[in-house]
Amino acid sequence: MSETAGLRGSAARRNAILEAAWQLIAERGYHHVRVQDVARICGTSTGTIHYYFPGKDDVLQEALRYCVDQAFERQGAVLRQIDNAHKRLLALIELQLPVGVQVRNEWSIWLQFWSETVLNPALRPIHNDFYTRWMDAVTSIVRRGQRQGIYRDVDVAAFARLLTSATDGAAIKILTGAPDMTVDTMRSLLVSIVEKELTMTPSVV
Amino acid sequence: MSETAGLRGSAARRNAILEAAWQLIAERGYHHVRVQDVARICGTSTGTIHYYFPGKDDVLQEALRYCVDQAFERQGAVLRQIDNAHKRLLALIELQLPVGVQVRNEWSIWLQFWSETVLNPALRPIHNDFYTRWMDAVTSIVRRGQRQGIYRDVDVAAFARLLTSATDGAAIKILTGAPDMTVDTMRSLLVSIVEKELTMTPSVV
DNA sequence: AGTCAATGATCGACGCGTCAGTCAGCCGCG
DNA sequence: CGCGGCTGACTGACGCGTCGATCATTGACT
Repeated sequence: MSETAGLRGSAARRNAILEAAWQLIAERGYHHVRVQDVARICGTSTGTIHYYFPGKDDVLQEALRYCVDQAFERQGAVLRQIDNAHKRLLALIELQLPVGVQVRNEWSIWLQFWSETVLNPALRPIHNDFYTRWMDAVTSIVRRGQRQGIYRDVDVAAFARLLTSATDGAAIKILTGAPDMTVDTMRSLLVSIVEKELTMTPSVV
Repeated sequence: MSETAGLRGSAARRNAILEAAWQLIAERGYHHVRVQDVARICGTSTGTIHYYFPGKDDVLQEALRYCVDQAFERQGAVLRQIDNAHKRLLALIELQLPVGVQVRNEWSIWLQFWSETVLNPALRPIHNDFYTRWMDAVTSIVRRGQRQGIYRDVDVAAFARLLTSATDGAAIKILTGAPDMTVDTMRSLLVSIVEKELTMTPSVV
């Protein structure tokens, strides 16, 4: 018996397909990915792709999930080891800066997922699932900071909305190559939001 | 002689094509728009579309420009009539809230344009052109407010980065149907940024 | 151990729908 | 008649999904 029910073939090959798929989506864009391309990268055939997934859209949708789950898990593993809430929040910000191919590709996926979700409301539940996980991560860190007595007693949800909105907005500017936004600028933008809103002594300049 | 050189056919029909094209892009997404669809809405044929534009991509790219130019012009017309810088900035925020089909569709275009720009660096100049116009609009209003003595002497560029990032981020949440962001929430988020950063007396709660 | 199905996994060529772009000709007006 | 504007049937490419064939592995039975 296979451990997970209803999945044909080997889990290793299945993951290889998803891995190849999301990388391709990130680099070329959802609509420019060919089943043939995924197959070529995996060193397999188009027939095999369809053996594991009913259709192209299924491959790509599962690839999205795969990518997001991976990213969350990676972040979680790092953040759990940091006890101080403020340091943990700064670490979260750091992990989300689009530096390196991996994180940039993940942001590329996000941008595309937004567009697709706007046009196809059927994707909203999936999107909201991911999004809620992110919001929860932020709010739980802030509450921890409040319990630790290092953060002010602000409206946690409102703060999370601000921080996540600014994060998305800043990431867009970097990814699209806006001239006035760099990774350093993004970091200081987000850190200063944290300081202004949460820190006990509003940074005296 | 036609007023603008090198353009075949009537300007009216040309605009009708662009108008139909950008609406379709906003509603269905760039990659789901068929030349046939644009033609049908204009009450014309696919041949005519290709009579006015060399290829599909040219139609869609020009449609994007058309949409953005229109939006800027509409905003400018309203904003120029408001003398007080603070009221003008609030009006700009109001005009950018995704209420109504028109503005929602314009945001839909933006989201798609971001994705496409990330994947295809050739679009960056066009994107940056639009983006710079928006940044300039914000910075000039803030400087006006500083001259009028109603805004503090903050780093104008940094403020513009913050406000525009938050605007983009909030709009994404609304368009994608995130549960915790409504038009009202977005307005208060942006207005409170303006108050906290620019207003002389940091709102005493 | 050796034989032999049976089942699972993989391959790759082909069918068929879709769609951008073309082209030969039509229409109406000056 | 001549020309600018327009038509829409047609073509050719492209890419998804299918399907019969092939290879590998397993496990039952002798």
